[in-house]
Amino acid sequence: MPEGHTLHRLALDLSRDLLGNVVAVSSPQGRFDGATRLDGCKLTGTEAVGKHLLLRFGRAGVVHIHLGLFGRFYRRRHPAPLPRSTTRMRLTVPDWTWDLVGPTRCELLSARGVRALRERLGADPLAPGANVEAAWQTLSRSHRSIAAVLLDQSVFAGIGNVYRAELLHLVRLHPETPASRLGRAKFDELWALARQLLAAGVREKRIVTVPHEGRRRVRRDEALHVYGRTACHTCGERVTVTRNANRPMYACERCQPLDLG
DNA sequence: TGCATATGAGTAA
DNA sequence: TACTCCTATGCAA
Repeated sequence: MPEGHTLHRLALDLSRDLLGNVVAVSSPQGRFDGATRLDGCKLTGTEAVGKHLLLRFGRAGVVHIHLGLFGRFYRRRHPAPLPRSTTRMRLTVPDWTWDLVGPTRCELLSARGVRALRERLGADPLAPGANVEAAWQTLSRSHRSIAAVLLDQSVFAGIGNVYRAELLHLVRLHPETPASRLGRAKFDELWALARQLLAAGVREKRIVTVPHEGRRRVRRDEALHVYGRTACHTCGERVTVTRNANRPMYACERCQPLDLG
């Protein structure tokens, strides 16, 4: 699940359940030392930055969470079941318990640590004041492929492997197109689409890039154009799976021809 | 029971 | 480029 939309959604949901509450914080697994310090403090803010989540506990500190590939939050209505042995952090308020399992990172961060995190992250399509110009400058001077640049969190924060494949398909760019050949118009198209699709992901709580009507629940194999598919949803051509930036890269060679002209 | 798999990313070489 | 960490799940044996 965890691309940028997941974290932004979590920031909203956690805020709805916990904001302004005194929170019982614990680490059943024992691997989050910060729990002791935060236990009994009030949650004063939640924020997602790319694929990172920040939970503010006033002066007590900020929890920085990165879910990685496996991390998950579980929301439990009371009475909550006993935590698993793998529960890194448990947050409890009178009505709800939220359990965090399997994150790559769950740590207490100083103000300086938070600044450093922001500085190493690029433009988040879901952030209102995202620095689009910086992303454009980096991208237009890059010698790497557009697919590699899209996954680089210091350029675009929040785009993951699914969104990368779907975005490139929708703007009809071959993954190996050198980033520097995009041109501003194509970049703007990509950015606008990223904002639109990530926002849809926050609303729907999952990645859906194929347009659909109303509230009808889209079947999993109908939600995406190329990612994880054998046939292109757009034209039916066989989807190719290559590797780019050490991750599987799904594309349709017919819809996304390599254009070096 | 054990293995492969997954939407991530840091580090060593 | 390869290896490492983090966990749950589904399927084969």
